[in-house]
Amino acid sequence: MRILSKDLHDHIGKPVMIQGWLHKKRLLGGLTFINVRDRGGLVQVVLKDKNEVEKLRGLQIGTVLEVEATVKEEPRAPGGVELHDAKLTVMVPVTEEPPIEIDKPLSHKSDNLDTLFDNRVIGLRNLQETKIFKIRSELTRYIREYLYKNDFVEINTPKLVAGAAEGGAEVFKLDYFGREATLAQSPQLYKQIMVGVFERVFEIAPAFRAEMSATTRHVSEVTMLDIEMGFIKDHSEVMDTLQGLVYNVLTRVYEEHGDDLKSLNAPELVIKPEFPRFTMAEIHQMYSKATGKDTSKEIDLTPEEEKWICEYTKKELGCEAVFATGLPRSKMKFYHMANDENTARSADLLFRGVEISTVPQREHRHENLVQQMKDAGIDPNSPGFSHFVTAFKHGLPPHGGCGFGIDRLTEKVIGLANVKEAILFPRDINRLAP
RNA sequence: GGGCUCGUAGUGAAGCUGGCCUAUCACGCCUCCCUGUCACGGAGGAGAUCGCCGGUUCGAAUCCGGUCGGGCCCGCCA
Repeated sequence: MRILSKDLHDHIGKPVMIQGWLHKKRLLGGLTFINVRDRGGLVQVVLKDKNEVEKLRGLQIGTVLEVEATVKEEPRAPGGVELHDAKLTVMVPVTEEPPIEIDKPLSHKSDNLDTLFDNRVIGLRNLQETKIFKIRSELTRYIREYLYKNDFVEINTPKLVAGAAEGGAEVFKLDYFGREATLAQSPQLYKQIMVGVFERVFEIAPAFRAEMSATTRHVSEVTMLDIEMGFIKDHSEVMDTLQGLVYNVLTRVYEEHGDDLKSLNAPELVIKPEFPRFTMAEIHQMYSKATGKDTSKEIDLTPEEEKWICEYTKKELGCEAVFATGLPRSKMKFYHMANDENTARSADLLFRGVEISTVPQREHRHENLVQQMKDAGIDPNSPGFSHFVTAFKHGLPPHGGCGFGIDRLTEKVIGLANVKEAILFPRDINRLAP
């Protein structure tokens, strides 16, 4: 029976069989060390028999091996155990040398990202890269667990749609059996419709943005977490939910994967269960006072203010996540609810200097919604929107929600410089493969 | 869409105010030595028409023009 590298402690003194990839060879003459990688990690195998070593001659990193050996406790070995008296069987010989380093950290300098992604298929086997995506996987697991626990139902909505979901971002157009369709840039309308079914829903799925942007923050295919919840008093209730989620997920990933985060040079986490909340007007005032730069005429927060307020709350209040409320009504989308003449019922969640999510209440009153659609130049009877309006005609409670990119979350948690580094096979204006 | 940048072995870098470049170093690869390595160490070796095209020049990796392919910032967006 196959034993995993991480379980070898339970088999000390016993014969075991492991299977994995040759990860590293170190030939010391009469003694050879090899590392074998499986899904549990690495294990060191000691080879003294020249015939066994000879089996690996000419074989490269990536060779798939089966090893039958005895587990020995050995303080000098990484992990405290190693395999002795090994008999090797080559399951898949690899003679091609790897195109990219697999044992030492890969360059993530922006000039080298192209090489990094060109060789992604093999480069992802590099343990530093693997860590990034293990952490990403854990983040989505924590998100799911938290939301399930709070009565949310996970849904899947179509990505081939008839019209643009929310205006704003550019959409990809494609031929759909002779008709024009677009790739969904957000599940926005569908998740609101689903509030009429489950009250609380969420989705983790790709969204497609055809923006001609070439920056460290943009990709054309993003993985979005979208949340929507019904029967709320106002958007502050959604803020509470998002705050609980983000606090839980962040503290948990630092608790359970602190070592990996450290080895990836992730910044320390400074966070409290209650995130500070300021209005944008207050932030303008505080920023202007602290820096002498007058931003009182700005409507939205400037990028510098976003950085500043996160630094400020981190230092002064011990929390690098902060809500900015009072989004100006002029920046409101047609499905948002107005708060008063000047502001929308909405807040931005800022973390480590950037906006990671917008948290609005939706306009759930049919008449108001139709009016706001018309004001935005959208025909409520058009194929992309008529079904959305129908849901409201048949009763949607007050509701609100939010969404954020899993890619950017992973990037920010680890402290990566480019969102693409947090994506297995990133898609941008220049890249469609691998 | 606008601006600014970069392109040298499989990988990462140096050289780039022209000649000492027959292009340097590190990782990786090949051969040999090495019984506790873990970024193993040591000796030797192979591997690059310096993105491509053209120009200037006695001479171009180096200067100029074009071209192709990247990157970063702004706008837009998340």
